[in-house]
Amino acid sequence: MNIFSLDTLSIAKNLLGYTFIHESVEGKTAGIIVETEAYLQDDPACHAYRKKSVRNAPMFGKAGTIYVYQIYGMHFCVNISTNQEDIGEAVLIRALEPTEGLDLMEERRLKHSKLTQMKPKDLCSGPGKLVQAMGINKNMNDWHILDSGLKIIPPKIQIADSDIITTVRIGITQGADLPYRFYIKENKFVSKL
DNA sequence: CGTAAGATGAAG
DNA sequence: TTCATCTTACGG
Repeated sequence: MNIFSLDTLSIAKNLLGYTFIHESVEGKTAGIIVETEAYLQDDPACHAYRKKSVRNAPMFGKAGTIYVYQIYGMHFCVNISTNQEDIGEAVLIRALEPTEGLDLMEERRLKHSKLTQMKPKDLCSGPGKLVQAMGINKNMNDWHILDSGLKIIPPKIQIADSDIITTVRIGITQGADLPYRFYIKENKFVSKL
């Protein structure tokens, strides 16, 4: 059964453990999704809370549509749209545990900052970081994941419910008390505890 | 139009 | 804790 047939909160939770892959011309990078957040239609923190606009349109696309937006004038975040068309919901990918192409990830990350070295932990431990490391850009906005060079592969063994921590989301002021953030227990690659 | 806030990251 | 940096949403 397809993960995208579930409701948004279930998708956000079930996406933990999936491998996120980007095959680009520069090479392949991949990592395990260890942290996600859900953004729902009736949720004041959701970009699609009020109405459909040019910016949030991909959130209203069919499940699997990529939504890339710029934040704080300098960083980008990736989401995967969920639910049926015309429902503005999505899951934000917040952190990956890098598994493949670590050298390429580091090269990309260093190019975006003034640092000269980077630990594996700093490669993808945040929404803006993983976008850099994975070579994701605004061009991919509104593409469908099947046509984007991006892939998600289910884990061999589903992450146990007892290994999933649920908390409030990071960096928002509206809907700050909603428990829509999920991460893998004791995983050191999550952005924050 | 003018402007404030924003799903962040790095440095102090 | 502060700053860098800029698009978008929203009020006037």
